[in-house]
Order: sequence, then structure tokens, then C-alpha cells
Amino acid sequence: MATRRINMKDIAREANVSVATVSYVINKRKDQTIAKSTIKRVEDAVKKLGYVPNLAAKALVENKSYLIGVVIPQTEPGKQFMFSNPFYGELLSSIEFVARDKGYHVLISGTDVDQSYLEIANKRGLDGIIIVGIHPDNYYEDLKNTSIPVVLIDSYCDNLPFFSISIEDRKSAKIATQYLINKGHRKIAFASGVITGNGVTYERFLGYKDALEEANIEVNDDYIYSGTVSQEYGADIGLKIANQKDRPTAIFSTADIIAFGIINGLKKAKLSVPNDISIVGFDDTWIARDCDPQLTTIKQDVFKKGQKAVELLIDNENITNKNTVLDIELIERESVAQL
Amino acid sequence: MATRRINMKDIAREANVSVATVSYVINKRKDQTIAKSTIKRVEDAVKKLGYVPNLAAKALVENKSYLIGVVIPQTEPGKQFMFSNPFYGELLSSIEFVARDKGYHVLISGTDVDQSYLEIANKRGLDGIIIVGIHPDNYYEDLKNTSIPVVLIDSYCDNLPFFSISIEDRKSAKIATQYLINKGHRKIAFASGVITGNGVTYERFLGYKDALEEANIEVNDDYIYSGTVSQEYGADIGLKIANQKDRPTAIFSTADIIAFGIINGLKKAKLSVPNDISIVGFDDTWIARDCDPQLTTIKQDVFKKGQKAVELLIDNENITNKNTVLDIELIERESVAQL
DNA sequence: TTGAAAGCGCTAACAG
DNA sequence: CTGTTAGCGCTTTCAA
Repeated sequence: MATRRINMKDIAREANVSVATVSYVINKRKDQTIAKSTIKRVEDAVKKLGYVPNLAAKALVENKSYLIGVVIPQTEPGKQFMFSNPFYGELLSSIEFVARDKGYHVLISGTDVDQSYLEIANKRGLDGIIIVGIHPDNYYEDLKNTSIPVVLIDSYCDNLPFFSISIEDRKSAKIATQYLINKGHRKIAFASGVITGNGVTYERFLGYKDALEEANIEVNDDYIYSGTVSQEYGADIGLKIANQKDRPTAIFSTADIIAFGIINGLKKAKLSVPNDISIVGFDDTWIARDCDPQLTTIKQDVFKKGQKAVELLIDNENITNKNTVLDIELIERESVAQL
Repeated sequence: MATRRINMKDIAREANVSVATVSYVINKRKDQTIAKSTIKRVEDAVKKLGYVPNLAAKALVENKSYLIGVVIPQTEPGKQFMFSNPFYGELLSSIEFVARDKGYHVLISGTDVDQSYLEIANKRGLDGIIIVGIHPDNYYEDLKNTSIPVVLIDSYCDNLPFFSISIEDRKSAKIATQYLINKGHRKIAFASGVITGNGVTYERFLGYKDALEEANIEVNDDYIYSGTVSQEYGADIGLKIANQKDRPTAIFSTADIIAFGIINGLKKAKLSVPNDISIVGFDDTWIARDCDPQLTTIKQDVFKKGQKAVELLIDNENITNKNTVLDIELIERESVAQL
């Protein structure tokens, strides 16, 4: 059998001090003054015996788990995380990196329809929860009844007592659309995932309309495509647009991956980007650079988004405004032509 | 301040029983016989007070964390998880799903060069570790010194005391290559990520050579492309192959995402798949279906791979052979032409 | 500058 | 069938 794990008592014995002292040394507590020599004895013992603190015990007494829960949207329960959109993978990556750097670890979960996430959160005594993307309303309802700090990423729920991190989705979409307008386009399509009231997609839809209105262009319902955030749906759109009677000359897509699909669909229909149709994407994930042509897109700082989320959870002492808004930037590449 | 969490003592008081009895009921212990009426009283109290067990306490006394660690390869520390290859996302998804179903949760980590993962594992008292992909040798060395069960996915380290899950990579690659040979191809290129001794890529390389040898085709070094597992590198290969003097007529790629890139690179060079060049991929991720043309590829059961990994960690009582080998299947689609 | 001891919430002998 | 109690490994008063 594996030998018993080394604990504080062992260190105390080895270093000829009490467990309290060991604890003080291990945690480098500033409010306790320990003799240099004692510190050294303890540290030597730790090294010699290979002591590693037991976080479960620490959690129990401190009532703090050093654990952050991240909820990732799934295509269907038990199926796949939405990593087909690279945005989520990049985000998770930055969350994990920043959390680990601060001594926290990341617990991931998919969503189950029947089981509330709250139970997991409470069982584990999570120190914070990061919810990515849109979820059913009752999901958020549940979460209201907890004292665990929650950060919503890419979800607009102003009335809820959660932190949120977002970009100016509406303005970003407006900028993207205006860019197209400035390039001489007036027949501009909108391509996105499902448009729901509390999601980024709706905001971006509003921004799209803002730009059109300001330019006195009427919104044409035939130019609105809304489905799933996938290259598959994008390819669908591409095909449909190619065969549309009064075809748009440009498309604003709310995700690079959709834009990517559109390009493929268009190619299949022998249309070329940007010669026949221009397109602007969103996110600036690696896909934008791997498209042919490379995608002009709205870049958001994914790393910062994850980083900020973790910081909000960990150092949320004196946060005044619960809503953090990050900057965006339009990256010009090759997918838009001047009309 | 948040009110104190409900604990067993509260339930015991409410239900007029002892904490031991509460524990027995909560855990539905078969070895204890409890009066129906008592059970009901306890369950009612649990519901009334909204009791949720504290896993940290349970972990402390049981010496069991119900936590499984998953190590995902990263492009660089602090950069991104390798989710640009959809395979990893799908795998993680299935691991999380199966684990949760069994009452375990999943802790994810990237890899740090300087800090051993072992420390995290020990601190958390992980019940199991799943290592995905290839890592530096010292990574595995560290892990040998732990009593935590380890499952290696897609890594060949026979001499190490770990479980492993794999497919017959060598045979799979041979099947793929033979398929190409049977279609009349003799100039067959090999495209992969870095080829290292303990990785799947090397095995697949061997399988590729096996098939060639059996067909008396000499291995041509000019046909071996080895770089990173990315669409970007694939696009590179595509371009290079297009301009190659004695161009191959077919390519076997060890990852769909590379194959996908190759197709794009080839297209850019005005070559068409499969008319000019045939290609077989590997994994059967969503990318294979989203390619144009759709990719003929080796399908591996990613869900089962994740599921098996979790099962090995949790129910590893009487496992006889440490190496689990899963089946594969060649999926015929549109990317290969008869010569 | 250090240590004794209580207790975090839970499980598991063991006793009744 | 149910309760008492001793820890699990750690932090933290409080006392020395």
C-alpha cells in the first residue's frame, strides 16, 4: 500500500516545533514572528520529508476551497463542449492560467438540464463561478440563491446580482457594419447564432441595425440569418446567399467560425470573397487568420476577458461597478472589398 | 453576511437523530439498517433545510477527493490549450460527462514548465489523473512517484506504471495507407505533427511505412511532412506539395485538422481534392464533415476514449492489463479518388 | 517567539 | 436500529 502522506504533525516532529509553528511558517504569516532558525528547521523538514499541504483540510477549516468553477456551454448534455468555436477554448485557457497563477484551480462542468449547478458549487464550496455564454433562465435563477460570487461572460443579465464581463457588443457590431458601409456597401446581411434577449448576439444585432439606420438603409429581413454558431451553419448561409435573388454585397457575421463557413459555402457556389461578397467576422480567433482570404474581423482580447473574470472573483473586495467592459478593435485583413 | 451553511448537525437536530444516522441516510449505506420512518425524517429535514454535503470534509476523512485531474497539452504555457484541434475538446467533454455521472468532478490544468503537476495532484488529493497527449519526459518521471492512478491517453510509455488508452495507431495508419494503395496510389505522402518516440504520431508513421513496404513501395523522404498539428501547417504542406517536382498523388494525414489545412493549401495552388490529389485524415472530428470535399478518415471513438479513461481511474480494482486498446474504423467520404 | 487545544463537517468503529 | 465518539489535517485563538 502507499505509505501515509506526510502531514504537518510529521513536520512538527521532525523540526522539533509545534504544528502551529509549522502552519505559520508554511503560510509565511506576516502577523507572526518566528525565529529565523526555526523557519529554517521547518523548511528543511518540509523539503526532507516532501511535505505537501492538504487542501481539503485547509478548505475545511478556512471555509475556502481555492477552487473556481467554470461552466462551459454544451451542444447537448453529454455531447460536446462548444469548443468547435475556438473562442471558448481560448477563454478557458486564460482562465486556467490566471487562476493557477493565483493559487486557485479550475473545475469545469458542462450543463445538465436536470441537475442544478448550484449543488456542485455548494458541495465543493467553490470560491467563485464563471459562467460562459447563455443558459436557460432558471439556471441564473438558481444561482441567485448563493453567496458564491458569480461572473457572467457574454451574457446580459443586468437585473441579476452577478458580475459581468463584456465588450461593447452593440457598438462593436455598429463599427463593423459601418466599416462595410464606408466601403460602399448598402446591401449588408447579418449572420449569427440564435438571437436571444440576454445574449451578445442580440446586442450585436442592435448594433448592426444602428449602423444601417444612421446611414438611412432599411433593414431587410431577407438579409438576416440566425442559426447556430458553427461553420456548418455558415456554409448553409453561404449557399443560400449565393442563390438569393437580390443578393447582399456584404455580410457581417457575429463569429469568425460562421464567417469561415460562409466563405466555404460561397466558394462552393463559385462566389469569391471579397470580389463577389465582402465579409466581416467577430472574435479574431485563429480561424480568422486561417481563412482564405484572411478575415477582417472585430478583435476582442480573450486573454484579458478570462483574466478579468478570475480577478473579479478573487479580489472582489471593493469593486464598485459590477460590469466590466473591455475594448475591441477592428482588424483589417483581406475579406472586404471597396464597392 | 451569508448565513452559515447547513451541516449534518443541523439535520440531526431537525430530524431528532444523531449525525451518524444522518450520515448513514445521506450515503444510503447498505450495511446499515435504518428504520423507514427515520429515513423519511432525515430526508425531510434535508429538503426543508436545503442541506448540501461538504465535500471538503468528506474528502478529509475519507481520504478521497472525488476529483479527477485532466492535463491538456498547451501550445505554450499560459497561451492556449490545444483546442484548435477539436479532438481535445471532444475528449474533455466526454471525460467531464462520464466523471460527473459517477459523482466525480474534473479539475483541468495546463502544463507549466517549472512547476510539477504532482504538487497540484497531491495538494488536491486527486483520485486520478488523465494525461492527454505527449509531454516532456520529466513530466512522467515525476508522476511515477505518486500513488494516484494515472491514465495516459495517446502516449506510449510502456515501461511506466500507468494505465494507457489507445487505439492501434500503427495498424490504423497502415489501414489508411493501404486504402490509398488499393485505390491505385503509389506516391503517398505522410503529413503529421512532430514525430516523437513515445507518441501516436510515431506509431502512425510506422504503420504508414508498414503499408508501403508490404506493397513494395519505397519510402520517399521528400514525401514526409512533419510539423505542428494545425490547419496552418497543413496549408503550408498543401502549398509545398503543389509545387513539388515529383508530386505525390495521395496524402495520409495523422489529423483531420492537418488534412483540412492541406486541402486549403492545395486549393490555393489551384489543385483539387480528390481529382489532383487524394487525402485521408485521422480522428473523424467535425472538421472531417465540414471539409469540402468531405474527408475520408480514420474514425476513433472519442467518447469511449474519455469514458474508458474515467472508468479505469474509478473502478480499477481488478484490472488485469493496463493497456486498453479501442477499435477504429475507416470512414469513406469524398476525398480519395481511384487512380 | 512558540505551543496547547478547540474545532471546521464528516465518517466509521463500536457500543448499546 | 441508533447514538457516542474519535479522529481526518489544518488554522487560529489564547496563553505562556
